[in-house]
Amino acid sequence: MATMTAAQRREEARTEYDAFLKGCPTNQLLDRLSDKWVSLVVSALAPGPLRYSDLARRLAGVSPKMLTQTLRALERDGILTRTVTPSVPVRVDYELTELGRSLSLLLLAVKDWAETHIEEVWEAREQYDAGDAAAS
Amino acid sequence: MATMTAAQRREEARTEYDAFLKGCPTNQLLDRLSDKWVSLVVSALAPGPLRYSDLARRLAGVSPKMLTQTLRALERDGILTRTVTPSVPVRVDYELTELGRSLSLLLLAVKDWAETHIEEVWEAREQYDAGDAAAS
DNA sequence: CAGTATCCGATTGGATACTG
DNA sequence: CAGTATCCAATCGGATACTG
Repeated sequence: MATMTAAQRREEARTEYDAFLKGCPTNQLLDRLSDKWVSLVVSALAPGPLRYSDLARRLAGVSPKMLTQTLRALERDGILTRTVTPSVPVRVDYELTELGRSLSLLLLAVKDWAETHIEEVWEAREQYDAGDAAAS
Repeated sequence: MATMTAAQRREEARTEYDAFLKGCPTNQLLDRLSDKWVSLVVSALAPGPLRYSDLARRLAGVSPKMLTQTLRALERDGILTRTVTPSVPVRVDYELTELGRSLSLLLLAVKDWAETHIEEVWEAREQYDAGDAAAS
């Protein structure tokens, strides 16, 4: 049992690691923010509630599949509420919860950082690309 | 030209939208943070510089491919520096730049938010799952 | 030690069509 | 209007093997 391949050792490490990540709040949140549509939905809803079709229009080009998937996940996490008005035709409104509004503030912080530092990133890229070519 | 299918209209919207997103700093940053390994590498390097193999050990289970890919991207963006010491065998150190340390502060803010609110998210999930089952 | 190159399985997400 | 269900193409990322 002392003989374990590198792959086996990595596999084991990865398993433990994943388990650790699953329980890590920061990683869970990053997973959410990572989702392209999540941040857009939250931002879109920040000013106030919207209907399903309004959201579809706001998030240009989103497929119904992804929109529904995203909304369900956010509803489950308590980020937003889904309100059905049983008129004809039905009307469904989505609105940020207190938690959701709190999250939108964090997104604002991300936005601030991005706007403050994006220039540096662009400059760094130019330099990297230029230097890379010159180094050959 | 008045006749355009729904798919075509969505496609056009998506194209413009993508172009918009490409130029949006916030979205660029979220794209970065979205990468599972990026935040981990930045966090790992926050205390101080590390060698390639040290990073590989710290980020349990990462494949050389992903590690290199992540490091290259972060180097290009000016988040970290790559220093080669031409000894035998070669030694390569990775260290956060000023920009990288600034980013690590943002990650800390994310961490704070996550730790503060993750309980609410968990509760919301339990309620959602329970309520969902009861509603059937 | 610090990667690079290739293959390939798994996941993602868009298109499309249909339903209450 | 507000979704659901299915199919499928593309992308991602891990395993593996090889190099300076």
